[in-house]
Amino acid sequence: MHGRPNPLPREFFDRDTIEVARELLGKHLVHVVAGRERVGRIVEVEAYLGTHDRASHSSKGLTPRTRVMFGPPGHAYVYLIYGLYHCTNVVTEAAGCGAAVLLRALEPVLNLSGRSNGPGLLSNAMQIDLGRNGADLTGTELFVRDPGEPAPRHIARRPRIGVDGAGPRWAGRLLRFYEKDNAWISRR
DNA sequence: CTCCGGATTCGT
DNA sequence: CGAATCCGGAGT
Repeated sequence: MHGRPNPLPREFFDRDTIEVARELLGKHLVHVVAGRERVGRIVEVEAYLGTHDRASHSSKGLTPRTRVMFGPPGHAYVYLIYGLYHCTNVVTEAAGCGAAVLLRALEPVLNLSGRSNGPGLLSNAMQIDLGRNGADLTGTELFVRDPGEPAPRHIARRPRIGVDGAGPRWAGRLLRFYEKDNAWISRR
């Protein structure tokens, strides 16, 4: 039932963040919990471009929380939001850039617990919490896998969600990407 | 040390 | 539209 892990290599993440964001759509996120794979097909993401992106945590500089964002690509950046939910990101580009892609929604594939349409719900369904912050995505516990299916045909671009505080210039940028007409998107 | 607000979600 | 719930980051 389990294939071999087969994670995407670090080079996949060591590229332009918008490119990585778009190419993550259709890939499978895999988390092995108690020897059992939880798998979801990535259908919605947001790009956070780096220190110059006012909506990105990294725009505040290197702090204990953003340490992972400023590290090498291909690691998980997980943080607690509103004291209630976790958000799961993948770090992109070279160390020092502070760039990442937020995973916003999954189409259930295997063993997800509950809804996965929204960053907090996604993390719950995949059982990802702060214990996974900094996890190496080229390992065998938490990783991204190419399902070997055709990439999504129609990718929609919209402004990111919940970043109005970054000002109109950054909040207006079309850095949210999702598979058009997919039923598991967090919002229209 | 205190204080404020957040890349969310749910119920009213 | 407000509550839930807690920590990071900034200021004293």
